Amino acid sequence: MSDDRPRTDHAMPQEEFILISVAARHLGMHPQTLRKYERLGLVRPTRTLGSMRVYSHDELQRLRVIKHLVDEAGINLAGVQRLLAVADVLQRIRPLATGSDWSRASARRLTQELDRLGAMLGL
Amino acid sequence: MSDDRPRTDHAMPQEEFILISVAARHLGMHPQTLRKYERLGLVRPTRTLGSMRVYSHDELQRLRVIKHLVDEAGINLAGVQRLLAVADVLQRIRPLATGSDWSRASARRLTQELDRLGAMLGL
DNA sequence: AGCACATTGACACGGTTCGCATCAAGGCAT
DNA sequence: ATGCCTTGATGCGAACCGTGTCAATGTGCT
Repeated sequence: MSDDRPRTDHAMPQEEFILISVAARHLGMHPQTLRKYERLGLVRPTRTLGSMRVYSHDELQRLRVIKHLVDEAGINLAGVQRLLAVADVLQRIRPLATGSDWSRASARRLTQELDRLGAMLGL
Repeated sequence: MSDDRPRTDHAMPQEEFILISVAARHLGMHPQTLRKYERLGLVRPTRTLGSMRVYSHDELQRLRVIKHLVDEAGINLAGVQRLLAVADVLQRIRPLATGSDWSRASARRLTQELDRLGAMLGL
């Protein structure tokens, strides 16, 4: 549980404080769009002491996924929200299938989460 | 006030010819909406010889799911399309988890389909 | 401190999507 | 043939989304 980040001696270009303007420019989006996405709960950037939004790299990747779903696939924000919820559950149950522990408990857990996924789709 | 219901008293007829007006009234939708849904590939009713749409009970259930996703959740038709595709894959891989054959082949198949699901979500 | 610039939230304006209504042309059963 | 229904196409009003603009506040530099 030590530092999971790479050894940033000093030359790493990892800007830890990504403000909304640089994030928007880097993603090709409007800052207002990012604000609305947070307002809808699609992303959750941290806040500095002065209530300014700070985006992490994981959230940038999440925003890239959102942009793809909206621009390329033409999916609604409500649909993106539901799809991301499905993706979260999927990410959680993936190690249950790839894991080497083939106990009945994990299998039962897997079935349970799969049914939970079905509930998200109106089944 | 004429009885427009089929006269099959003694058994539940699985092969009813549900035309578009009956289906729309039973679902609380407009016939034009059902036509547009077929045009977008969301449902695929069979056709009679005169090119009239015939809906099965499975398609009625599918339309119920679509109506719920659109009306209650406010999801786009493109989002509904993607969610239904995810649901189809989910229905297919569910017996792989509940089945009692705990071979490595089925486990590998399960992981494969899970990754395929992830690709549908832009991961 | 002051000054310049970025960020905040709120509002409004085009463009698009959706369901619904309407229409003429043709199918089906009485 | 006479009604009723289905078909495809078109258009309209409402809602959604991205974007621009605005005043107020935060932030960094001199």
